[in-house]
Amino acid sequence: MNSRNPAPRSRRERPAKPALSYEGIVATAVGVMRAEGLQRVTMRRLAQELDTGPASLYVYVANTAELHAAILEELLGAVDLGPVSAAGDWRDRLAAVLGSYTRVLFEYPGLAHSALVARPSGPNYLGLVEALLALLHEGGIPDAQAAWGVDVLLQVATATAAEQSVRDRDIAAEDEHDALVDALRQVSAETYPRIAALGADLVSGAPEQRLAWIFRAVVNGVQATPRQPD
Amino acid sequence: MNSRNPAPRSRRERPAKPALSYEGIVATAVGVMRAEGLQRVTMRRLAQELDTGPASLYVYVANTAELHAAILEELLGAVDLGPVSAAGDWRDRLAAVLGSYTRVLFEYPGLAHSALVARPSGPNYLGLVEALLALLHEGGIPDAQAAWGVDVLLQVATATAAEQSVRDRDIAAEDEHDALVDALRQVSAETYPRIAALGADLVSGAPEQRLAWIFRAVVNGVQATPRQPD
DNA sequence: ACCTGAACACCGTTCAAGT
DNA sequence: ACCTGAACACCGTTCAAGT
Repeated sequence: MNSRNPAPRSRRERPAKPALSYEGIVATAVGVMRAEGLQRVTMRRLAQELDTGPASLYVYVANTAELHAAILEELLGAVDLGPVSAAGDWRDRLAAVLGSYTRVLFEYPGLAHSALVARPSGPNYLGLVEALLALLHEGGIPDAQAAWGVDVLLQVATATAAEQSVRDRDIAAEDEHDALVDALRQVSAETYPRIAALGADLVSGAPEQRLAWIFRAVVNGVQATPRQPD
Repeated sequence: MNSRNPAPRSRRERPAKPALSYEGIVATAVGVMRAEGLQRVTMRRLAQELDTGPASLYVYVANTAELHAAILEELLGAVDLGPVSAAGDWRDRLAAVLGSYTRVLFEYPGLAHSALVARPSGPNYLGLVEALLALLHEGGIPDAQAAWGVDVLLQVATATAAEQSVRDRDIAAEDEHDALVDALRQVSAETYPRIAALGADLVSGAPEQRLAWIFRAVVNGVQATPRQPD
């Protein structure tokens, strides 16, 4: 027994409190998120789960935002990037990857919302970016356009997932959305002629259909829009 | 003096506490936001400002999200929708309206972030949607595409403003971004060939340039992408 | 109907003090 | 170096009671 490694407690006592570590904290955070949603992943809640005080976590994590980014990076591991070598149309495969990303975000309440601001920089996030860039490259999109386009694609996917998922779990958000739908329907044709003309079409369509169209439209735009117009 | 209208206090006393009202609450909220940012617009802070307890506000406002949506709707009044009758290319005018929207969001810390989830349905928001639809109509974009496209345009504008504005005021967010930039630069060319090939271009460009390109690309995509492909 | 005090159930973060 | 207790400075929301 050396003094660096304190004597293990007798087996009889309840499970030894494991030493804190970045990995352990993130794993616990993911667990709490799966069970209770991201809004419950707080420094205090995590400290409680790890049987310590919140101050102890600050040795490993700088702040709550960093913690949320770490969770996102971790869960991004579940995104299906598709087979490494080509099979099928690159557009379809691009849509599939983005669809998988959206579904992962959608699966966990609050995750999409956090993805809107968090900037992970781990291997799972980089892998996703790489996969999208490879597909755009395969489609012959010029590099300069692909570089900026990948951001837009992730942005619309994330924003759509956030919007949809907040509406699904939050009654207040649903009410707000219903108010908007109502407002759009009852609008005066004199003041808002185009809204009145388009009517229900403004909020029509199943989320998946809308999102599929959005992906196609953005890809087409990225493809057709040079970076230095003259 | 009637009993419905309690006797006014003598002029000598400090300014009479004005009666609460939805408008008064929203106006105070906008004031606090201008002075201290949206993160300070809390039920408790507002109650303090209005010289009452937080519970009193719940007579007029259902929850904090509704309050934030009301602030957004109010500040959207500052968006420049351009002249009513045509002058200049519709694409340029569309970009100008979206640019003005982005600048308004950007002006107030936290506002863009709230716009990502809030769904206002007041006249200022409707006016913005109407203006964008009118310009897309003028450009000959089919109604079905314009109806869904306007959402995408507002989404990318909002998400870009949120990203940029969070980075400008939040040191932690800036660190996170720097970590990402570093990670992108130092990536292994074997594991992430496309990221390595594109390198700095992934994060290049002034925000305005990027955003201007994004608007052009999305408009082009919306224009070129029919809703029912076969 | 409107307003309030008080309470319930939480937050993030810092810091001096301990091991 | 790592961990902790305690504190500081806050949150949203509800509800019984008052006017």
